[in-house]
Amino acid sequence: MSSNVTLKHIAKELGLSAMTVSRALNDRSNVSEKTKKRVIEKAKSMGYTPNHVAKSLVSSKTYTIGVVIPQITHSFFPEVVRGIEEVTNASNYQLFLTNANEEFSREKEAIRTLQSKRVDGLLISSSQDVKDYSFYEEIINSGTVIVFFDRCIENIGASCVSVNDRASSRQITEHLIEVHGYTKIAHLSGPPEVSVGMKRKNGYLDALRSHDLEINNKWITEGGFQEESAQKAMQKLLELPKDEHPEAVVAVNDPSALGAISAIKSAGLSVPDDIAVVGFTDDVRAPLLEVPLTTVHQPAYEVGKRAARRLLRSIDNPDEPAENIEVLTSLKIRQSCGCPPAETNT
Amino acid sequence: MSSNVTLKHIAKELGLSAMTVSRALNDRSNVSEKTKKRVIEKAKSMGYTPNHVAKSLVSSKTYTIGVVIPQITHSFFPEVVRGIEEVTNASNYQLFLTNANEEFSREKEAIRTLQSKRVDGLLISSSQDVKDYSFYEEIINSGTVIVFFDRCIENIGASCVSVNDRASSRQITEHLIEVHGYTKIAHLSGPPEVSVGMKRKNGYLDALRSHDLEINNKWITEGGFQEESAQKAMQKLLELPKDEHPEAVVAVNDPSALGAISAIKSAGLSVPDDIAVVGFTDDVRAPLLEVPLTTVHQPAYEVGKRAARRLLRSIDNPDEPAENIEVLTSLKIRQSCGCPPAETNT
DNA sequence: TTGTAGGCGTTATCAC
DNA sequence: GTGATAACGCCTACAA
Repeated sequence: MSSNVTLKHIAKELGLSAMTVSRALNDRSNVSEKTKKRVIEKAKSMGYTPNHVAKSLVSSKTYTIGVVIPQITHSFFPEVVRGIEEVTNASNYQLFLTNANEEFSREKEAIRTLQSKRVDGLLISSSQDVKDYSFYEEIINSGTVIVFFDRCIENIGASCVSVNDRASSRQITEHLIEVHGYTKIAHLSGPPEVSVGMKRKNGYLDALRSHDLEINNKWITEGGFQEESAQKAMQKLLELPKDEHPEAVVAVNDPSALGAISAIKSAGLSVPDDIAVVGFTDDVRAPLLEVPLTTVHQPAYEVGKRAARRLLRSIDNPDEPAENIEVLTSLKIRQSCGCPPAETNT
Repeated sequence: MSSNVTLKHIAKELGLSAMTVSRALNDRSNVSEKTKKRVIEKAKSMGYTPNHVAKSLVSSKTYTIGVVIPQITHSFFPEVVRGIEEVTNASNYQLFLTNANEEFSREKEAIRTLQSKRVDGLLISSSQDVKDYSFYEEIINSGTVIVFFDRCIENIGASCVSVNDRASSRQITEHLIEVHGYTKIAHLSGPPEVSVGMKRKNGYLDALRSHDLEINNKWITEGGFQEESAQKAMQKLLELPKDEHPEAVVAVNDPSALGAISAIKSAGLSVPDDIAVVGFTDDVRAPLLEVPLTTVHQPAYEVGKRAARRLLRSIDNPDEPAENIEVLTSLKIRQSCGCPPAETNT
């Protein structure tokens, strides 16, 4: 603990009451300019630092927000956090950051602790293995404001900031169908319990259906959100007889696409000639791959800013109804889908 | 704010005193098992959440650590934060994360706020434009424990966890000299006020001196820690007459090396044939570049864990003297230095 | 085993 | 313009 100097100490030194010192330091009108100056100087010379803990206890307001992300190493999330910070910093909030590491148990524990620390609100992107939506409902019912981002839990009264996942997934799948004429398209999905997992899968299915393509369950397999798990899932896919191999793979996100690519390479096949691959995120690594990755660009910074703004509004106005905010994506056509290199690809 | 249920409320419901309820919930020995059970059940049914704010006010302990990083987008830092969290999480601390965005003013403000929030300690990697070391001294003198990591302020009584910057920088520079025979080697430095800026520059100079190479001030230029600023600095270097161009560039970190590479490309030159480039960090992008980047691998996760462990120890034992902890690096030889591609380069 | 008093540092409220 | 009092929710210390 730091600075033990309190209002009382300053008051005693100056022969004033703690209350007057408080008023002076908070620049209230009902203090004489003279004492105000005296107090401020004394406070400085004594090395006074206001105690927000005590202030929070009185005001029931901590100027603190809990941020829970599933994977700090996935480049999408640091970028979101940067956006969040940009907004919250301007309003004098501090951020508690927790990396749940894709474990729901860890996420739950963190959220409980954050509640005990009396955060003014929570920004959450749920972990891969969420099961228990009721947990979030309890938190919301207890009066804590939540805004979800990216991986949302919907219809439980919390706002959600995400991209148009389903439409984007459909769009990139249609690119594979319409531009390249692929008909045998596989999907490495995320867990269906997670919003983006379900939505992106539905977008993929939308595209297939609208083009009357066969939906082959052998080609739809859960690979999770991480490179390693996706690599294993892709390996399994490649154990199918050669004539049942897909021509293209739609991965649920870029780490998953990277996993798929390395499985394809390990099998002695090549991207995109043997199997094309597309992702979702636009990871920093996507444009740098040997075969640059075609993917959906998610404006992570913008998602962070929107989520933070929405949360601050909810905090100031808890009765406003929840809303779903969609930020739009853009397609990044590179070479992993089979497109030729263009001049202006970044 | 959430849960308004307090010990008093539970006490009233049960016809007990708040104190007994407190004891029961904290599992103290001097409460009968019966009332303990009654209390715990009641607390659950009433949705009680302990108020850490009040607890902290009493105990002068917040179980909270402030983490200040200069750039959340530089992949090194999220990885460090992951390491920090791994350690602090196990000891039930929460992390306040602040991204100073390389601005010292922002860093100072954040640190003051964190002090007001009464963090138990601070983990700091200083911003690019630090000037005012006395600021940190004041913080330390006020009794707040600081452990610096990566970018340290030394000799002011705070511990520091970093890599062996000087030796590593010398080593990679010597690789350029000894293996490739380069004699005209430039350095894109960081600001000399920042520890790693100075140390890496000294390592570069050490290498030149020990091989009796000319130290040419035209080839030593400050490019900052970020890609854009380094790119500009490199552009300026390339405005030298062609016969005064360096054969190789030692960049202060990987973002700087990336900036240098794009300046070299823009000038119609190639890496490494016209100018070789080496970095420092081992950014996620380093192995993926068109010409994979030779660089110094920093074990970021390990740096984070060590820094966190050191801080927790300092918190529990404030009188222990500060220490400098060095984590060792390893050279990642790839192709940007002119080495041929090997089989096992990742 | 349980309860009471007092205080952590701050602020709202009412009084002078 | 300034001060006294009580309260925020909890815990230590002492008493019963």
